[in-house]
Amino acid sequence: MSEASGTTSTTNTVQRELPKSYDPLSAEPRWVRRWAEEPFRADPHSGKPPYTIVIPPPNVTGNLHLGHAFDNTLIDTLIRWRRMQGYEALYQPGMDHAGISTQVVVEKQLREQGTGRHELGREGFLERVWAWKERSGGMIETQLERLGVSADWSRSRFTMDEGLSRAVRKQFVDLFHQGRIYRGERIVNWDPESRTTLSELEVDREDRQGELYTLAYPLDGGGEIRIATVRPETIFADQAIAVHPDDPRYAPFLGAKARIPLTDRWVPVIADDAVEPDFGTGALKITPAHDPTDFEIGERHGLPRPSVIGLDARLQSDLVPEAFRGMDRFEARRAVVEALEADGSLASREPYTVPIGLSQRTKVPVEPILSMQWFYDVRPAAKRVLAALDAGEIEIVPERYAKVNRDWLENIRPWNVSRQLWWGHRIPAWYDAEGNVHVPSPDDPHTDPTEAPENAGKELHQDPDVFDTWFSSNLWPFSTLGWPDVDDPFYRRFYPTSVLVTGYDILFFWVARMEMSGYELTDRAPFRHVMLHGLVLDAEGQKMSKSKGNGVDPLAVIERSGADALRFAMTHASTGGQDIRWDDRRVEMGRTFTNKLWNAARFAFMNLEGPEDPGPPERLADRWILARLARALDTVTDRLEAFDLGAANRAAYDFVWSEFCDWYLEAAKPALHAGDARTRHVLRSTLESILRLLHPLLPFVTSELWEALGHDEQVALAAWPEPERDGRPDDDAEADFARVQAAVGAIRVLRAEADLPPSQTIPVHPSGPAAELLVREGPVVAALARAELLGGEPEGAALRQVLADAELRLPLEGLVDVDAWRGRQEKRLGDARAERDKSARKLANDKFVANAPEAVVAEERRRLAEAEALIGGLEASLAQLGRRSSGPSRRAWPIDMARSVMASALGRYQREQAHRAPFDPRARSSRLDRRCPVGGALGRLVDRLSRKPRDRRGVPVRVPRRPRRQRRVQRHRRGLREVLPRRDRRHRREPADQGQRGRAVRGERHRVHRDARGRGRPVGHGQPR
RNA sequence: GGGCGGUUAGCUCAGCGGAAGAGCACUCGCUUCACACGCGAGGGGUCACUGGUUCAAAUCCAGUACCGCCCACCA
Repeated sequence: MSEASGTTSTTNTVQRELPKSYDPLSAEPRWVRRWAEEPFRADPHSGKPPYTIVIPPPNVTGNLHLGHAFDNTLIDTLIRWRRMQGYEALYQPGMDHAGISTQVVVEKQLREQGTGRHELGREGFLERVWAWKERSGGMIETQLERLGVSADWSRSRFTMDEGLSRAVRKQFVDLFHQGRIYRGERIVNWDPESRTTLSELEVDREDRQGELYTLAYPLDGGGEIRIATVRPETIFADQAIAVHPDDPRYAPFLGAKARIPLTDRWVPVIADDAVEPDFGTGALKITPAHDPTDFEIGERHGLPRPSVIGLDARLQSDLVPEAFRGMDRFEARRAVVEALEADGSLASREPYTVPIGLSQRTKVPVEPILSMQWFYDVRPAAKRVLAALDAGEIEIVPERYAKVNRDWLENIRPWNVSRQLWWGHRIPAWYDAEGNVHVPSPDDPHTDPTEAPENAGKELHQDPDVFDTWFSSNLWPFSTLGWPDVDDPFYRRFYPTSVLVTGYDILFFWVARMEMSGYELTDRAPFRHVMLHGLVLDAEGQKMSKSKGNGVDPLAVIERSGADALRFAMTHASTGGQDIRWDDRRVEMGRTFTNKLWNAARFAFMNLEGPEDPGPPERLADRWILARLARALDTVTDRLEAFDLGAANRAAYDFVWSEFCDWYLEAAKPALHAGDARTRHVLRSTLESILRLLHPLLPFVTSELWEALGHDEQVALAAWPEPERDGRPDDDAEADFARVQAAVGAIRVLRAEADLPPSQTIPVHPSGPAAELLVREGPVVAALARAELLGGEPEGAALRQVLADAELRLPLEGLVDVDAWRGRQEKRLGDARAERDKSARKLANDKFVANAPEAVVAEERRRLAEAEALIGGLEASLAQLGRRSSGPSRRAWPIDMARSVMASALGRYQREQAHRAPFDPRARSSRLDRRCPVGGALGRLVDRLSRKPRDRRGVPVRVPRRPRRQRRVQRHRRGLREVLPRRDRRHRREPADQGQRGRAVRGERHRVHRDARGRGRPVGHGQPR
């Protein structure tokens, strides 16, 4: 784009002087508005390859939580990336009516208003729910927009929209006529609180402390038979006693009759394989109406199945002795046990851990009851999905979930799809006076049977129940795209979807059911890939939940640090479906990164005045950064393709910060100051590539900067950068620049070790094979290391830094602590010798040379040579330094010990202090404030000891490390770790609110900072054009 | 009962066959003309444990311990 003259773009950048730091809170809302006004519309006729992701529909009345933020960040990152790659990307948004949870919430509101759903009646109640939906309904979408989600909002769907309701009806009617959905009386999970049935998935298993009772049933032939039960209150519904057919103990009693205690009823002793002879007494009471196993046994033996527990979970029926009727099930248990005891029928009772089913929603123990419900036999569909999975039609990442998915499908049972709720899709089944079922014809599923001519004059009433919520969300990938209208252009173009992104916690609820309905109704997999991510846990590693109140509000995070920072935290933590423990520091990383990027761009803007030359770059730094860019682009794209967003994030972060900012911007300064038009172009093009590369991860700041760069079209619509086109692979440049980096590093060490002020330019004499290169790159080295590279030999004594292919000498000038320097070099020499020995040993091993790949062996040889060169240089360097002077170092020993002890005490104090009360971080140098228990004179002592140790003359001294002491301390720590249970350790070290406090402290500082710089300065960005 | 994940620097986590990494925290030095939300230099790890495979193991295999999650109709 940039011409040699380059004046077009430079004019703009001159005008836009950016503020010194990035303020996401002023920039982001502008883009939120823009993307709301010009949504990312997907066009089914564009001819571009489609790329589709459907949102996991949030509850229509819900609020954004971190789970949503996670889903949507990942999805939007993929969508933005693919869009830039040239796909017609559709992010299909929408919401779920979430039957039971919404109804529960609205009922609660009604209760608070002193009324209830039965008072309002069905219609009145539904009006209230719809009204509430209208009011609070779109909230979550607004919140998603604030996250920067680039969905096609014009296509938002709701599971109870007309179109989607048609899809639900079509599903029911077709499957009914295929005999796959039927009505029947089965044992179902009853939630006595919300008064509806639940599917298996909506029941949580939990172990409760209870009792196992052994009851004696008298036999008609005399004697008794003993059975074990945890639910004595159900004995009144007993229909038999069952034993294992091969159990010799009970063989004589088969066919006998046993009397149910507290009653006159006699039931037969029967044999059934399902009985476990080793459990309890080996005999089992059969209560078909109140236990699934018993139901099956009862069915095999044709037993009647009377029920003694009502929908209110109270005992009822004539079978129940009058004394217990009307009692709550748990109350009844106590009373029955008491009566059994009095009666002498209770042979024994012992403490026992009882597995109990709890309603996920209401936490009330569910009651297995016998009830007439609608069932969907999903087994054939599951079989089909299993075959498709075998054929590789759906790939799940991480792969380990494929097995979980399979296992569930293999053991699936019919799904109870009817719910005794009002909020939901009403079941399109009608009953006449004779009890016949009328369901719409498959040819015309949308006409009610009441309209059908053959039913004229009949009195039909519709089933009062509604469908399970998941009976509509299982259609989501195609119902949102127009199905059952198979000619809908969106359905034709964007279905099947590309990838489904969601948390593994709804693998069964949602993902598996979509797989089944996809094959069942559209004959295809609804998605090619499934990307399952982990759960967001709180800082203690516990699941976040409303009841625990340990949730983090994503909007609060956005308000504080910006949506980019939150998104950064989410993608950064996305690795291999692992759960992520919430950690504010990840958000902080994102925030500082956006600021870093902002300032890198700011620097670029300051240096982009003037012509640009897009010709091939000649300067080493320019060639180097383009080579590194090519690699980064390659890696990031590769990681995105593998759904490894965490690695993509890290690769981009490292490249931008550690290479572009830390090295390139510094290395480019001399050329830029000299007005080099090619470097200027490399700077611009690299920055632009970076903005495009980062856009899916940080959509806001990149949009802002891209615009500031003078582009009319937003970066979201720019092309994804390509390694070959936007970068420029160049191995030689990488190798040479690595030499420069090594030299710069060495000079920096020289400076630090020699205690020379950073502001002072130091003279350095290079020699060796790389010397020529270094001299040629002299200005770059100077910019990076503040050193002047000189030819010839230094006069007098010099410090030497020895590198693999160069040696650097710094004239001593009497400023240097020679002993410290020597210690340092001796350490390096020791390391180098160890490395040499290690390599030599490896290479002396014939098996290694014979078996290891050629490249590995060659690398080992290179290392050996390098180590030897290093050793030679270091030995010469040390010889030149002369012998160690005797003196202060030994005296410094005790002081060093004291420093160490006090410093660790101080560190502990600070850690504790950090979560107790915010202290002023600006007072960094006087960290020992008045609150410090070791303050005052002692504090001053620590402060003094904490400084670099000096001898009597005030000259810094080198002190020996504490070799043994330290190791012992570590061993002690490790010991502690083993003794203490994990959780205790955590609590000891990191009280819950530590992160919060730390944040408050930092926030404080930022505010101060912003106030200080904001005064009187015009806002250079954030204004609409 | 079955299955899965985790155990790596003080903290939160990457890495998952070729010489231990990041961010934060810590130490020292810097208002160096993009950035103190920063720059430079450092310290800190028998990669839970025990065996095995391999020329080579944090990484693969077997087992142990602890933490966590999912599934499961022995009443």
